[in-house]
Amino acid sequence: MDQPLQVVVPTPAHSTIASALSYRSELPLAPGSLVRVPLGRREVCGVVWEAAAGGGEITDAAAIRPIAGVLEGIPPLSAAWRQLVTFAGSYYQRGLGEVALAALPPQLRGLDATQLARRLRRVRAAGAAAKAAQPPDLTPEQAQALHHIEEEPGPFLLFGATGSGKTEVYLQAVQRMLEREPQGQAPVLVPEINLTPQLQARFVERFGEDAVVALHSGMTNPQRLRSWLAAHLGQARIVLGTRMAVFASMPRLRLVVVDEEHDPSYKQQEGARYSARDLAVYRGRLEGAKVIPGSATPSLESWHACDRGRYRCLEMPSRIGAGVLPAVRLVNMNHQPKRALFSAPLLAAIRDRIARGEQSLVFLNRRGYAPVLACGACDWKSECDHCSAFRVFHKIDRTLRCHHCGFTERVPRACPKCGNVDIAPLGRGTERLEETLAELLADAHGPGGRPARIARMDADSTRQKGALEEQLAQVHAGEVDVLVGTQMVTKGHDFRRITLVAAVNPDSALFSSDFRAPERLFSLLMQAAGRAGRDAAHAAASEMWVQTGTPSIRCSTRSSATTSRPSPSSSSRSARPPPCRPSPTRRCCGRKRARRRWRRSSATAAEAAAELDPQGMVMVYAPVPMGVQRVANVERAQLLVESSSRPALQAFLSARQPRLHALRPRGLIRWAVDVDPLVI
DNA sequence: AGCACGCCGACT
DNA sequence: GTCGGCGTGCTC
Repeated sequence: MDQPLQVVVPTPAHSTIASALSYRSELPLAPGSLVRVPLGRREVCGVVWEAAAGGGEITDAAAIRPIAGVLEGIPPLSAAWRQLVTFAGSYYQRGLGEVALAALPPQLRGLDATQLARRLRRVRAAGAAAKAAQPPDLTPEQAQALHHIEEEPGPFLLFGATGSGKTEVYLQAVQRMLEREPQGQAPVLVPEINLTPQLQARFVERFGEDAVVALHSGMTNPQRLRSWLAAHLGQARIVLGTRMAVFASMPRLRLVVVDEEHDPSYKQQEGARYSARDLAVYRGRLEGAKVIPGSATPSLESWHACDRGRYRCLEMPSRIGAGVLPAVRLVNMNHQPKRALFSAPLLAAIRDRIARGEQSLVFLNRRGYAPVLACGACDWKSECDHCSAFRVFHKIDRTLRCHHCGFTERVPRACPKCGNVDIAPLGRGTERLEETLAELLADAHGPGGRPARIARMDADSTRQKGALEEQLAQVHAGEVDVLVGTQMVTKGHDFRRITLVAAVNPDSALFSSDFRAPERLFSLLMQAAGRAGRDAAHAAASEMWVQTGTPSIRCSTRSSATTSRPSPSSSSRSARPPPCRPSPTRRCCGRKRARRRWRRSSATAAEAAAELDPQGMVMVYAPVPMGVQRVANVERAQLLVESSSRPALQAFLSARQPRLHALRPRGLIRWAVDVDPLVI
């Protein structure tokens, strides 16, 4: 008699299959086993789940099909892993199978038994014990932080200034864990792939090549499978990766590090919209592992968690070496000539650095030449045909490019509307900044009388494979005097020779309805500032310049630089409570005539709220168009659902999902639930 | 999501 | 007469 089996399969949220499907197998299989099963006409990979989670009542016993095969040699995924997936699925309102399969390496599906066996053999052969190199001495602050991590349960918010040596604390926390338990494992999460090489180098240097594996979306499928297997088989001690690494299968997980925990890229923005930082904390609690989120500019949520005693805050305000953050120089742009891009004192300071052979970094968070191209005679502007946004002028290849949908055209010679040839760029991006700076510094000379060298680094200049590494190498080698860049350059790079960082036009980031905009800007500025003076010899002379016409930036930046406690956090904490009230959003996309339906949708949502939530604990707001209303000809709107009670909210959303499925609107309309959205 | 089935326009 | 467009429906 065949064994009944509950199997979760990759069915997206749009599907009506909510949970596990029933199959049968000749041999009993433990929950967590990986299987191949028939689904409709195709064969998919699935995970055996406990019967309880299935609930899939079999109406017709004959409808149960046998599984197609087992992925031999792969140990079952642990109960803790399945619990993590179950939690993520229900919390973020997505199907179990979708979350489970998205967390597994895609190549698992494509391999036959022999290929898989070979991979497994190779990974098992590579395994070796971690050999820890001699760690450097700790500063008193680092030692203190580490002491708390050793003695207390956590989670710990490691609040350390840029350059305070957070990485060393992570390294030694991992090292001590491994001393206690040589077979222990630790995921180390980082926000983006371009941070990984440097951090990976430090972990490899400390623990050896075989102990560390990487896991991020930039890897090829075979590489990802290899890393995943190394973690799953317990060979890898450290898994260094982006948000996806929070789902890595690690049978002996003992410690979780979340570096730069405030970084928005920890929030997945499609599929299951999870927060890797929040899941890391959940997973740590689940598996009895300590969790260390760290940042120089912690998120509002983390401050709130500290205030409520949920995180232990460990402060490391001092920088290693000269021990000072760069001096902050504020230029009130209201006192500068109108339309001046660089104030005279900033320009003089940059010239000064060039003359001394030091480097400057000019930060502007907007790529391209100009964000808009406009006609001087009529009201034409470079709008995108498919999105409610302007296309950005890229002078380098004379194109207008939409940064939302990618729609690209050559720049018209004359205004497409009135034929006027006088069309001009409005505003400035990094390309134009680089150009302007080249003009302004044409007569500037470095040591020995050589002309100043200006370089630009942004998503455009680093698109080609290897370009990022090459540009970084140039900067490190001192072949660049002034580096112009977007936020890309503010993250993690250890530029030793930069002694001046300037934010030329940060104010524009504040013209947004996003309540997190000031916070995010502050974080960017702090990180940018952290690029300066990383070399002890120059630290005392390094400066962070902020040109601004907005008083709030002025005072927040000033106070934070002197007190090290980021005052914008504390001030916005008091001014505006963090989103402690759970506030999921239903994002709704549809084609042009979808708007009427949004209104109807909100009406039904309000009715549903009245019905599903008689105590009135859930608040449903009217739908509003999203920041960019139309992207690639899809109209977008969102509807906010809010409650002070997390359970009431979860119950409402769960009850609401099947109703939405049942609505079956005609025409193309899609929706997604985003729990704890980053932007409201 | 895939991948079928199914019913109406331009081609060998 | 067929190839093929994507509208609707199902997957244990």
